[in-house]
Parts: sequence; C-alpha cells; structure tokens
Amino acid sequence: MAAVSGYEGLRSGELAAAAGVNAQTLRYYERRGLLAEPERTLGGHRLYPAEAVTVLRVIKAAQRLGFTLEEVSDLLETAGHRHRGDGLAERARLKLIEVEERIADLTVIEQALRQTIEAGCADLVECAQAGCCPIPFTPLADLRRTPEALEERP
Amino acid sequence: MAAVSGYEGLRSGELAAAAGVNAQTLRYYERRGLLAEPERTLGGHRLYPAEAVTVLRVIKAAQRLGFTLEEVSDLLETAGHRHRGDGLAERARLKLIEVEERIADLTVIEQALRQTIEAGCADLVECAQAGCCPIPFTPLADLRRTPEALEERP
DNA sequence: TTGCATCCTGTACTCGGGTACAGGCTTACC
DNA sequence: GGTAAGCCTGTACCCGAGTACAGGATGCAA
Repeated sequence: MAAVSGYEGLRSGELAAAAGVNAQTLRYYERRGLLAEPERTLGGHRLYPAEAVTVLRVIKAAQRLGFTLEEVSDLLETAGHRHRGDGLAERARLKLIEVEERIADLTVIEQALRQTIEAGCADLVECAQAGCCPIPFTPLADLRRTPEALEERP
Repeated sequence: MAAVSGYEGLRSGELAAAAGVNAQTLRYYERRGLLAEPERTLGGHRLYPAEAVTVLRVIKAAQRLGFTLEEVSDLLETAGHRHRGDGLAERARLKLIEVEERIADLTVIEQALRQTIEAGCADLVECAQAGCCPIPFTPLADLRRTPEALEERP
C-alpha cells in the first residue's frame, strides 16, 4: 500500500515544522531507530502519519527528562512489545535517582557561586592557594567527575 | 633559565597524577591556553611548577561550577591582568542565574519522573496521545530547548 | 510543460571535551 | 653504556546530538 491515495500524510518538512525540529533531524532519528520508517510516495518522498508528531513530542519530552537518544530508543522499543510492560516505570525510577543526584550537585554549585559572589575574590587561583577564600573547592572536587556523564564509565 | 638545576618541578605524569587528570589532557589544556606553557628540561620534557596543581584544581572546580573550558580560560585571563578585577564575581552572578534555571528545569523533570512512576504507564506514545496520562508533556515542552545549551543560540 | 519549492541520498562537518596511537627521543638507574 | 620507563610531537579518533552541503529527483500549480 505504498502511497495510499486519498489520505495524505505529512511531508518531512511539515512534520519538522509541526514538531519544531529540523528536517534533517527526522532522518537522523530514523537512522537511529527512534522514528519508524514512514511510507513513501511513488517518487520516494516520505509520508508520515499524524501520530509521528506525537512520537516526536515524546522523544523531546524524554530527552528533557534526561534520557539520551539511546535510552529513548530503548524506551520506545520496550514500550512497543508490550509484554514486559514496566520498563518505563523502572527506567524512570533509575533516571529519577540520577536527576536527584544532579540537583544535589547543582545545589552545591549554587552555594559555591553565591559564596564566590559574596567573597568578591578576583583571582580564583590565588584564592585556591591562599585558603582564605570561602569558595568550597573541596566539595566541588568531590562531585561526580563530570556532572554530565552521570553513570557512564565508573 | 631553562632546566633550573636543584629545584625540580613536576613531570607531566606527576602533575597528571596529582591532579587526577590524563597526561594528554595537560597538553590539551596547554593548547587551549588554560595551562601556561611550562619550563622544559634541556631535552624538552615539561617541568611544571607546584602551583600548576592548584591551577588544575581551579579549572576542575570551575568546570563543575558549570563553566565551559572557553569560559574558564577567559576567567583565568581576566584574573591574570588584575585591574578589571570584578570579572569573576560578575561572571559568577551570570552563571548563578543559569544554574538556578537549570535547577528549576530539573525540578520540573523530577516531578515528571515521579508522576511517570506513580502512573505506571507502559507506553509513553499512547499516553501522550490519550491525554489520560499525568505525565506533564506540556511543561516539559516548555523547558529551554536543551537543558545543556543554556544561553547559547537564542 | 515549465518552473520553482521541496525532497531525496550520501558524505562531511560542527561543538565540547577529551583520548589514542605511532614513531621517536630523554631520563634515570644499574 | 645499556635498557626500561617515561616523555615528546603530530595526527587522528571518540562520544552525543545534530547540521550542512552537493548534486539530483519529485511534486504541484499555472
């Protein structure tokens, strides 16, 4: 049923606009398995079903929940074959832990920045050496190596 | 005074170990202007002064404060020529705003994750479509495009 | 049927923050 | 003076998440 006559889906440009992403990004997501390969017109142009907009909204929402695209595609897959259904809640639980840690880190950072401002130090290096400076280098040094790569490479 | 006799600095491997970074990273920082070019032995091996450890600690602390390496090198430079001395506090103020925004975002995300877990939905796409699902897609959609790129590309 | 917007593919590049590797030279110690 | 560990340089590669570009092919309306 290639190129269903009558019902016209969305062209890539339309979908991109509707979802607020770049059209190239659609192909990128398709390559990464996040977006199902759509129907094509006889000429080979992609024709997305209306639901694709929802899928994109979900991808974006999940990204904002802190999932990487890798994780999102995983998530969409487990959701697909319904049987082992608690994949989402389970992963959300794990991600929640990460997010909480991240908030904790950022709170340390926030305090440090406030103290930096209050102290009005001019030179970080000098302060770090003098020890007179209230910037808490020690707690900062103890944060997870990179706030980004949370659980990767232990 | 290349290769000061008597006083020996740190070899790159020693500095790397002391600061907990990869030795290659030192060269990388040097290229990026974060770490001053050190003395050399007659044979061309780098000899760092003891303060280099502090500099690295500061770089790492600043990174954890959310500054990019670009910003850190900026910060170190302004700190260098002392005259316009409030560079640090000023930048810290700006960074604090970013960090606060980021915490606010993460808090939205945290709530969303909690609700996801509570709801026990199995399939994000379906939920997003049905509207029965308590996952707040709308607030998520309104977060700054990427939690990462905070002020870049408005 | 012409013309222009849109889309197609493949490949290459961006950015940020590093890391790895090859092939050779120094340093330090015995 | 031999030898192993450590360091040097330059270049190339990694990740994640896209984005850009070249060179064609389609879609659609007038």
